[in-house]
Amino acid sequence: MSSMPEEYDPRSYPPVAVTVDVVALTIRDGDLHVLLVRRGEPPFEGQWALPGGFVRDADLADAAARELAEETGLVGRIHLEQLATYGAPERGPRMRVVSVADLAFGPEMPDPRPGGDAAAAAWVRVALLDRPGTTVRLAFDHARIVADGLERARSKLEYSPLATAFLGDEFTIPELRAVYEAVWGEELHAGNFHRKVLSVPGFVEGVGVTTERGGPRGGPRARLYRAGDARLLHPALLRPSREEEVR
Amino acid sequence: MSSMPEEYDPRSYPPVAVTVDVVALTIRDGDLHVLLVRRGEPPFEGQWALPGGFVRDADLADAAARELAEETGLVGRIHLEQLATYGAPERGPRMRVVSVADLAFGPEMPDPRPGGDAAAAAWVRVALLDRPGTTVRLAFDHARIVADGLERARSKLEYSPLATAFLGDEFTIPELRAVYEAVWGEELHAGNFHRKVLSVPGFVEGVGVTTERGGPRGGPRARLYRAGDARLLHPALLRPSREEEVR
DNA sequence: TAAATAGTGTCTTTGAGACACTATTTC
DNA sequence: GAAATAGTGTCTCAAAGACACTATTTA
Repeated sequence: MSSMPEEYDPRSYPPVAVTVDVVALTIRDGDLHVLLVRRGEPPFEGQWALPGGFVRDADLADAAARELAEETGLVGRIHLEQLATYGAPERGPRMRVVSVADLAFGPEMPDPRPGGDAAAAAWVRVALLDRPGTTVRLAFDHARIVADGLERARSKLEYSPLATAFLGDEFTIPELRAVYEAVWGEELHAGNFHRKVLSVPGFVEGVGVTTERGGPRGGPRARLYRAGDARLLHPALLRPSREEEVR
Repeated sequence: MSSMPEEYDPRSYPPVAVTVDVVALTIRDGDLHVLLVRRGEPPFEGQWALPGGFVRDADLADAAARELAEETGLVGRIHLEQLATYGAPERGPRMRVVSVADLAFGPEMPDPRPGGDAAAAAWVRVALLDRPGTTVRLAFDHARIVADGLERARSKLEYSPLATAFLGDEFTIPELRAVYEAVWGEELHAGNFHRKVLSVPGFVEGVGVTTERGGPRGGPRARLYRAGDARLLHPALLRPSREEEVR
């Protein structure tokens, strides 16, 4: 152990700044989007980055919730969990920065207004980030953080009921399927998905009514459901294409 | 965002100390143990705590590896992953402390020598921590961190081949089963476990020889295996008793 | 009326777990 | 020889996925 100090005097240590960054995900027009801000100040001024800022007073979870609220306006109804902490020394140009990243899932929201000192804020399709020659380059190590967040989100949908966090209070099974398809990036078999969701205890509970209208291109009305009381899906809903990543 | 500062001047912020704490797990005499140190300095002087210390120079992962090496002497052969970051303001009595916790799995090791300023270091049965009226009370929020680490370890054994990190280079299927039983805290069916492990592609690969002797109380020699190249178990090895925690 | 889609039925294959059994080894 | 245990065989049941089909709705 690198010797605990006799006194808890922070000034005897190299300066450390702790920031909170949020990977906020939502689904718009059937595609998965992440919330980004355009930085209004150096370093990386003018580049896209995750919303975040220095932690001052609050608890870490509160700090993340506050960052998110400042950009989206939404407060409740958003799932927030810690993702990981990134502490590579070269992270900030000027000083040692440790960044605690959080992951958020929320239902479709209006366009964000830039909060704090961001020059702009927008929901950006995650598909635009994966591509190599894309115009959206992220500041710091935020591309890595987003990638970690996406992998966590994809895996979380397998064994937790958190897909419902992307939807409103009441939703249909096809809407829930659209969430899985957007996050996983693959099409699912409608019939099997439907039966599977209903077979998992506590995943969803029926409301008893249907939608007012059928789908925009035809089809019967769908029944409405609410999130159930399960915290874990058992058995889990596994991604179809898992074979490749095994090795 | 809580307004990014014009200058990256740490002194304009409340002092933050970043520590690294390690939940190191191993198996001794068939039981899961966690590495603890007895604190030689205030705060919480004389109490048991996780090994750890302030982060100064290195990368976060390096810092955790160094803490671990100082107590156990072992360097390679240990699996290390980030667990979570704990930042409740009341964590340290004197100042704001953010603690990055790591989780480590290693094979059976000799008794630790106290490193740094710990008064003592020991492998402690995790069963002694779960109990309410136990003598082992942990400093800070380390009881919570250990609980989170145990849950992560139990879940990690389900879908990753990391149980092999608790064993030597070569091991038998019954030894691997003993790891699962120690971490999960339940007995597994020997025959079904054996067949299951061999059926998961890339989990283990046969060495071609057997142990020199049979079990201490009789039984045939067991074949030896090495860890395979799988990074994910597919299909996974699920814990038998998952039903209770679902809600 | 044509196309789309919610929801159900059914069949096949895979995997999990229970149980039984043989072979091998130690004390 | 008695007890323990590695490893295999086999059976049953649950679950995943493919496919087919009906009913309902929109344009």
